[in-house]
Amino acid sequence: MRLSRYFLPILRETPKEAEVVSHRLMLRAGMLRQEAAGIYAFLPLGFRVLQKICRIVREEQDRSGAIELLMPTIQSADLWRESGRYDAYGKEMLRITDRHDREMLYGPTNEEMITEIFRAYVKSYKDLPLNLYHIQWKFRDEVRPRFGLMRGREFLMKDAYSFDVDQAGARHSYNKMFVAYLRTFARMGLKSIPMRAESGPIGGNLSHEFIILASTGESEVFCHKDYLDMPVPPADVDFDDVAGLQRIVDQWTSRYAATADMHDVAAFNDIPPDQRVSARGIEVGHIFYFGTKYSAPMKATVATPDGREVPVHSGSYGIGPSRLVAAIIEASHDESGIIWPEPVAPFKVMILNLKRGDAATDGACERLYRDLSAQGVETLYDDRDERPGAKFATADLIGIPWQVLVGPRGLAEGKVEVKHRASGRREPMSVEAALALLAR
RNA sequence: CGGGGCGUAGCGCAGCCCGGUAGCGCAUCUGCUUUGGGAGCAGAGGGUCGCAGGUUCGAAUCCUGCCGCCCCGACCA
Repeated sequence: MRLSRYFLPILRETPKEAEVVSHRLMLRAGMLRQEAAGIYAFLPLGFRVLQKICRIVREEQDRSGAIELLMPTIQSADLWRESGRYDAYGKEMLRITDRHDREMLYGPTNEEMITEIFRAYVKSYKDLPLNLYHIQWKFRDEVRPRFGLMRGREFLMKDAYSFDVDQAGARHSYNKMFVAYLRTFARMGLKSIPMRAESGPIGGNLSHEFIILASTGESEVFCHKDYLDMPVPPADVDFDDVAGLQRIVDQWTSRYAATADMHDVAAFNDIPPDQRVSARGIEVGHIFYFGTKYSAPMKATVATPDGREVPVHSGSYGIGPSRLVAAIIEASHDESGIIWPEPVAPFKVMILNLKRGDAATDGACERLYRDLSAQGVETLYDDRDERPGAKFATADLIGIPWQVLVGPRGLAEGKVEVKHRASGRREPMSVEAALALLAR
């Protein structure tokens, strides 16, 4: 992409409404535009990151055996009356009336709807286990939206729903998601720590929050140091291996880890002082087992092998991709701007033409741009008529992992400079060497 | 929902107390000079001063109501 033809509205100054770093940087980097309190438009650069995140989420959901579908944002109030949540869910639910005075709502979550879909088709234990997920916009009318994307009212959510004939099966489904989540966040360059969680208004008794550590995190968290380098399950982990998955989950729940509201000071103090981690964190995922909470009232039943009809055992599993965009920035930035982990970066490489109009410089840039693009490397070419300083500042701000600085000074020696955003390391090399390095 | 604050050009702000018809920096446009860490000079365009009412000869400024946004707290799959 040529920057001169792209839509990247960089802000030199920070809009005053933005206080948290991710919000500030997203606005300045031209990723995001606020349209109302807690409601945002993703501009092209932000949208690319969101899509990268969604792709990783999808790949790991699919790998675990979950199946993607897409449910609507608008739901019928009647559906929610079946579970009893229409009255229970307070003002956070955005209620809408259509032209025929039918009561509708903008979904804050989809347990009722997925249960309705399930019960319409699935009647036998032979069709289980089943895990259906979608990635869809949700709306929760928070009293006080804040922190930009971190706590918006409209947000993108991946929510998966598992169905099993009994609790043991549900436990395995839960473990699949647990392992998929460990992999998902690790692939985004994040250290996530599963923490035992309150199950909240959803109910149930088996629940973990996945927290990533960031100094600017929203809440205080406490955990054992061992979590910082526990091995993440490999890509070829066998999701059908019940005992194997249980071992992974057991390992990842073997140490102390809790958010402030679940914190057990005595248990934490049993950890040797040098092994204690007290930090700030951001919740990026939450998984629940809630048994028959919805299947029983909504009559989602299946036949067992011995011919009985039983309500299915379910769990739900959320990840917030839009929140993750912000969370990743909270966890990965410096004074100059964002530092994207490569797997979620909007572009992998940014070429900085330091002297547009200089034949050698233009030529080297064009060659780099064409060859990298031809090899499928996502490349942003800063071909604007700007001074070098402005280009450096822009590149650092938007945080593309690799910058190639091309100017007459280096080219006189036959070199361009490759800068690694995360480490700040710069290395002069030939155009060929840069291509070889970056096309890997 | 309680407390605090803000709304003046795309962004950041001054002007408001003490009423006289709007200004600064950045950004934008034009020209010239410049070109390895957010350039310089000269010129230009851009504003129903959040909205509505009121007071006044006259309101960005004073009064009333409303709307929007932010921060702290409570709240929070």
